[in-house]
Amino acid sequence: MRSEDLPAVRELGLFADMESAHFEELMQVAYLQRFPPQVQLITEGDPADFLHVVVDGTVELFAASNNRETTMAIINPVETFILAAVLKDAVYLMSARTMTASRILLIPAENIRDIFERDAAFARSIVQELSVRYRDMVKLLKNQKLRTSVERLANYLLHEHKCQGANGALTLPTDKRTLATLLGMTPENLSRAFGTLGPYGVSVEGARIGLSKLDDLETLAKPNPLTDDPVT
Amino acid sequence: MRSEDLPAVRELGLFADMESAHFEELMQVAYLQRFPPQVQLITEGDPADFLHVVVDGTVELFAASNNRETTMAIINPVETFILAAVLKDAVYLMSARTMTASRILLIPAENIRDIFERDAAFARSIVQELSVRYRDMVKLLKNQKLRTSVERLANYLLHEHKCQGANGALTLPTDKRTLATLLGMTPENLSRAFGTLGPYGVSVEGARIGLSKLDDLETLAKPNPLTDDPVT
DNA sequence: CGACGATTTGAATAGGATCAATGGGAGTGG
DNA sequence: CCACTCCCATTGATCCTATTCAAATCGTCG
Repeated sequence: MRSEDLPAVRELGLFADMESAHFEELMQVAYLQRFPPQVQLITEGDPADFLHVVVDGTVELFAASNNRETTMAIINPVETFILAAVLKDAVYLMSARTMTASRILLIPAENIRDIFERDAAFARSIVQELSVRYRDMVKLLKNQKLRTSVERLANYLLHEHKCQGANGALTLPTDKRTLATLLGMTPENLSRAFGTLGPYGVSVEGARIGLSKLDDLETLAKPNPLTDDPVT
Repeated sequence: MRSEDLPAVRELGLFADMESAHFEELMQVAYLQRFPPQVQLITEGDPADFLHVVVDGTVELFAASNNRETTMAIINPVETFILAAVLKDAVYLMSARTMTASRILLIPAENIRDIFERDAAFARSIVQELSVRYRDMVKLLKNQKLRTSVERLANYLLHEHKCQGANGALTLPTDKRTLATLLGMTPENLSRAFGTLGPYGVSVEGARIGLSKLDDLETLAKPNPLTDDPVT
């Protein structure tokens, strides 16, 4: 892989604390691959051969069943995905596809498992990573079961607003179609949800969203750090 | 704690492989406590002080928001819960209450974290456990986002049927009220869902459920090993 | 300019929730 | 033992939320 990308990977929480020799060992068997947009990287049900690291671009995790499909998560650089399947040596529970042109680092699953056994610091990082992922899933499930779609959108907007500088506006990072299924609704319903948020100061111009009545929006959304905040 | 319960705890996947000295170390600081039914054990937002092990009885994990409440999982003996919060030294994302009279083993969080650092086998077990829990959550979210409530009930019945011996009948392990929110619906809706499953061979007599047309029910439910089967 | 896909809007329908009322045990107290 | 009470479960009616189907609009890219 290209040496200029190594530092970014090394700084990833998962790899930051491990022994250098082990990190290099992993990087020697790993390979970095370029993908165009909309390429399916992994498929539900396939065995987990590689840990994937998104070095560049954006990846969508999704799941399908009964002719329905839903977005489970969106992965940005520099982050890994499907760690749990790799560690369990099991099949994928979700599929993945690139949303934009991307570079993905592929690390053979058995090497991950091997070094996990030998490097205590790596093991600790893996546990931290898995815990975070688990807790993220808990939050997603709470979000889905305890809120209506308008509330989910309102909280999503507040969350993005905070992440993007809290200056009264934000830009949607994905097309609305994907955002809709990420939030557990249809694209049509997302449009209408934006409509019903109009009186709460939400204005829409393409991907650019303005929030002019933050207090009103928060009253509606009732954001909850135990459901919305990252990392907590 | 009572010595007759130790073997059951020791056989738990999480503790099975660790060094004996470490296991005993944990058991010495742990204490076993008895709780009557309907006692709240932990509360969302509180710091995670203890890893909980259900030695006897049944525990419900639930979450609340906006005056709504939903069951997230039901924990049976011998299983642990809130491992991720303990490892991250973070606050609970879910609350827990006993459903029946229960005995819970409480292990101080810091001791878990301490021994995790020193015992590689324990670290491995923790990773396996976390991976399983993560994947369970993924399945729950898929179930919730990709299926209607009738489908969720149908799949739940098929799953319980298999677990209980696949002999054409099953007994609901909880009251219907709890089952309803576990499946993401209201009690009224659960009644109606049972009603609509009547033509598919589902008969209801209290907690006793008969399944007389398994093929029809499966056609409706479209069970998916990547959403329904445990452990996979 | 024209075509295509994404988004929005409208109308109809279905899926679920809520509110209200009724039936049905399990447990309690007389 | 029986009446009473309470809570759970069911049923009905209605309302609200969200999906579906259809069509119009918009923007982008060739």
